[in-house]
Amino acid sequence: MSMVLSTIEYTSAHMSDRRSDVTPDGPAEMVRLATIARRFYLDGRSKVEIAEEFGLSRFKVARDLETARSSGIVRIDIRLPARLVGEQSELLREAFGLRRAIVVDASEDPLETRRALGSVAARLLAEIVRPDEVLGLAWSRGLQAMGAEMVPLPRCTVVQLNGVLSEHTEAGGSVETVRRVATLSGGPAYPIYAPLILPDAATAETLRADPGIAAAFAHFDRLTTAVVAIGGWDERNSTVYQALTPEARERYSALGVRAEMSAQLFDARGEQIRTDLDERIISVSADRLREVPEVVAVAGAGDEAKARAVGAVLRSGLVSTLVTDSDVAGVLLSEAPSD
Amino acid sequence: MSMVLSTIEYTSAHMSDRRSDVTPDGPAEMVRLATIARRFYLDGRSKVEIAEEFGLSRFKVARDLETARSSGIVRIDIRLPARLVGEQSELLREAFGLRRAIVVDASEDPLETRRALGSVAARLLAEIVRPDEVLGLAWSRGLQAMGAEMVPLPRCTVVQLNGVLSEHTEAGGSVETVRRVATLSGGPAYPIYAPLILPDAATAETLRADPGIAAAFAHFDRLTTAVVAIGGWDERNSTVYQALTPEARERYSALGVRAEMSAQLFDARGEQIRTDLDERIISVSADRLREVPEVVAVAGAGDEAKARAVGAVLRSGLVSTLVTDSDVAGVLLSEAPSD
DNA sequence: ACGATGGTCGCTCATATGAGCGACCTGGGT
DNA sequence: ACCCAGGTCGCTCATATGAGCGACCATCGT
Repeated sequence: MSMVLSTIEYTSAHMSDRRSDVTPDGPAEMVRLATIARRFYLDGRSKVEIAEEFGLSRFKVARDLETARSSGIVRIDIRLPARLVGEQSELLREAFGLRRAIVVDASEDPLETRRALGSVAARLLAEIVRPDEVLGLAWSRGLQAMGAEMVPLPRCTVVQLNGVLSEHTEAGGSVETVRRVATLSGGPAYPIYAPLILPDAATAETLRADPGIAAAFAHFDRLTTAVVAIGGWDERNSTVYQALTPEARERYSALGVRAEMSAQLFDARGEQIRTDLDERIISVSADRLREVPEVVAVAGAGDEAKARAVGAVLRSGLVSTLVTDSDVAGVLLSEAPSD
Repeated sequence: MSMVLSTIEYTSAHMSDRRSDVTPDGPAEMVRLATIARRFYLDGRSKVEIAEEFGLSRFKVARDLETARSSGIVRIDIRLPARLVGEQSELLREAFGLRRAIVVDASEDPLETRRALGSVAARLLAEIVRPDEVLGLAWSRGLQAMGAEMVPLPRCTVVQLNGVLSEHTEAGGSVETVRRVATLSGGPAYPIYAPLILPDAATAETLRADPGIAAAFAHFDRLTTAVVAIGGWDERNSTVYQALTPEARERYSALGVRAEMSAQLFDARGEQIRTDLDERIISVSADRLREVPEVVAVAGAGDEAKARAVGAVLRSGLVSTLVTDSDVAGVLLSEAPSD
């Protein structure tokens, strides 16, 4: 694992509740406390053993260790590889009732943040995917980064979850990602060669009958893990929004859309907003996703609107695992500690 | 206490004995371990509670914490105020069978080191001296520094342990130190206005009869705490050596002298070397000191010869508490882990 | 397909530990 | 000299924890 360097991110400063900073009186006492603390925390001796060694009662040893903790002689840090932020992860997990939340330290550079998200998401997949699973991949710039950072995976079936947005195909869209992941896993790939959004429902219907596309769709009800992206609802935070006509944008906005996931729309409370758009897309449906045991959302590298979009989709209950960055996490945690 | 800033000096890196660096596989696992570790080490929950919260067995929690420790997610440092070196203190204490050892970080500048030693020794006295004790003070540049750094002390009797060396009185010799400490403690002072070394035994004998000097000597058998210095046996490391004639130096050197304490001489094994010098000095005797419950030696800010001198005196068993610097400690610990 | 092998799991039982308590010092204030 | 307040100590007893073990499970070579 290449996530090497570490940072302190949380310190024992609390827990000074019960016995607030007792400072030992002099150097001899400090050295004595340090010695006992070393025996206990570093050498792994029991308090009873230490008590015998120093001719103290075990209670005294316990109190000494307590004093050493609260006076700062003993310092306990919970660190994580530099890019991971443990505390926000936990708070986020609890606040939104997620199975897992993984927060990556946001970089100044959004591209760098997106790369970090992709890298962590890739390793997460390697960690949670079991052999012979059916893995579904949606598309976003973030998931594209995940494809680039992909690491070897257990053998599994890889299915594309939705069509592509033409203006982004050059950079290597979801089709390439699906192929790449399948290659790294050694399993079959089911890409979807079709646009995400079509002019009308009929065309979409027709395309779904295409043998290749149907083959992908056929796997949707056997998905065990799905990786999806969350888009906002404005020019900057959503590739779907960008792809719509001004008229369509306006029409959907009027319904209170805040977030988009695989071209399906959600309001601030996480309720899905059904529109004609739903008929015009080539994508796994949100309802279908709801049946997938593990839905990983990768979303970050955006502004506050993006963060609120993430919150909206989380409230839908569709997502079991979130991978995001510390900026988004900060907004989510400050806004509404809901749920 | 003004010893504020802290440094890391020892880390949990060991204890990787039983379960050598197990690295958790992926980001999700790392975040999970960090969460559990935070609950346990920082929030003070029991393993049983944590097991219930996360739906694990308490054994699993214990193993997780073990993994978090050995993988470096949990880091425990034993720190001490920057100037104190805990590990050497402990090793020194054990190696020489001392009641206490306090090692001060050596500075580049010997004067600064001496000041630090003095400061720590002063605080040590404040810590260990009980009201109404009889406190004896010898003389050295180190103890002079202690006088300068002296902090308020419980009320006690302060007795000078030996005469002064004329060439050093200008700087404020032991007489001033005794007076200063007595003032800070609010107790009586018994200074000795006499030279440490006299030309012959008769003169020394006569001086001991002087009422002021006799008053000080009268307290020697009631001493409860004595603070002494340790000198080497060469031009650089001993003010006593400096005070002797070349002939005397040569004569004593031939007997294997390695260390000097209050003008009493010791060989490398810590055996006292009796000479005519013993009769020519105005000082508490080493034998008398042996009866004192607490003998604190303050010695440092010197070279390897000085360190060996300290080792010699420690081997005599006269000293119960040592205050020294990390350079001296390093030499002592590398040379002979004796005793 | 099969057995060997290394790893993980949760159990039992002996031990270590924490919470709370009364006994005992200790340092002022009257 | 006395007493009170605050602090420290080590006790009891209920609980948490560790060591060691067999059951189970996955992975691999044949």
